[in-house]
Amino acid sequence: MADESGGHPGRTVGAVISPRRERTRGRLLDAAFDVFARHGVQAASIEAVCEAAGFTRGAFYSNFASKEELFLALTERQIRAQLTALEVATSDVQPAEVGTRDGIREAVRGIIASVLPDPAAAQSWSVMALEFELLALRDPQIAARYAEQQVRLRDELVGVLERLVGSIGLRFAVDPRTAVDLLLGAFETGQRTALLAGADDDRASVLIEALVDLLVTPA
Amino acid sequence: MADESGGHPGRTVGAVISPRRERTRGRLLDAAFDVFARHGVQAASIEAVCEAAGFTRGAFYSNFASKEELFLALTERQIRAQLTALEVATSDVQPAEVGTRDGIREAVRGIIASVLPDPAAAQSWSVMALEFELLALRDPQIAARYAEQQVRLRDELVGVLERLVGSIGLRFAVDPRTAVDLLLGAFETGQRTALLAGADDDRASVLIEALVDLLVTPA
DNA sequence: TGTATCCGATACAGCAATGTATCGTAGGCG
DNA sequence: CGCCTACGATACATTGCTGTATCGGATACA
Repeated sequence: MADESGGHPGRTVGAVISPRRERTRGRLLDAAFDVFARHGVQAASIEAVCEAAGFTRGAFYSNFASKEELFLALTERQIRAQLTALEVATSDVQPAEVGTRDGIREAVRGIIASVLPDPAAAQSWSVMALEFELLALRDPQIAARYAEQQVRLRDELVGVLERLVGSIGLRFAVDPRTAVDLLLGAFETGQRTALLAGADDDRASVLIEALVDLLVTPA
Repeated sequence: MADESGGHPGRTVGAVISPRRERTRGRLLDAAFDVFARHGVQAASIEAVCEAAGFTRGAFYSNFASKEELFLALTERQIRAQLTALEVATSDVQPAEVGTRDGIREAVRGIIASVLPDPAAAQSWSVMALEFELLALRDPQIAARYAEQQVRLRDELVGVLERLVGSIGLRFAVDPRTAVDLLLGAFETGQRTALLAGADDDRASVLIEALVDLLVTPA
């Protein structure tokens, strides 16, 4: 608590983070993603994460103060990846291709989907998102962090989607922020439903398409 | 695994469950709800649950074989309560009172809200729902159980809402099942957002009202 | 009131994970 | 090429939880 220098628990006092250290942290984060997804953040032992990463706990405690801190570093990396993916997906869409109503549906779904990257990893990803929400529901400090990330992401999405829809002379039937919340909610719900039902009937796409039809109207 | 008689781990072989036993189980379930909500299912020790219930672990192992079984009993109790609450909420609504568009919004929101009972316990409830989803995402057996409960609840909701909307000469703009999925998704998302943002700005209501306006159209 | 049985308490052995203190070495710098 | 520091490995003490085996008191029934 008396350490205000940025949060490294290790003995590093100087400013720079060595490349070696960076690699170690990366491997620990990768391993943590797998292990947390498989066993749950709380159930996963630090030991298990280290083993999966090919280290011993010595490495861990040299890089992170606690499992919680490791998890937060992980979410930080995730949100960065999401925002980057969003940018890429946005730049991929050519307004010219979005003329039809089908085009709009497809484009919006693509944009939304871009923030939930690889479908193969959808399961792990959903799990991590849920774990994050759970921790946040219990710990106000984590809640603040979670809220901040959500706001960043949603603001970004509001901008992107409004621009996209507007560029072809349409608009949202409701407050854009509400529209985004509805879309994201529908997507997450649909995805989880599909995952839990076992069947990959892509409930998410169904919901998104229905919603887009309802939400997007002539200006 | 060789026990097909219903699942009591204790020494009870006879058919009847004594009142005493029933009370003990009830207190254990109440305590489990609190402790699980506060610390998480995985992080919570059996010991902690017993202490909260005013028992020792002897009582626990006499009633449940494992923490997982306790949790499943808890969800079973919850779903029953939800379905009951839903019936009550439905019978409370008089079609005559739903004539206006505001009336519809209010009625639908009420119905939806009835399956997420006490707002004071909303936090704990959300936590438990998330925990359940997480366990289901990892364990196919639990997933099946989860899916079954969800289907029960949603089918019920589809029936109720379709009847409600139809009774005043309106209809859903999309497949009713899709409508229900969207509504529930919006509700959960909104509620969690509000909980995590700290502010009780009742985002859920905003989303629900917007959705109802979009979903409910003249027949 | 006496008795049999059910059920929760107690005691115990064992384990897995944690955090720290210390050590050895790899890698960057002169 | 050799030193020195950063960094990860190792060893150790501690802790809290688990599950079982056994015991004693409460409860129901005659």
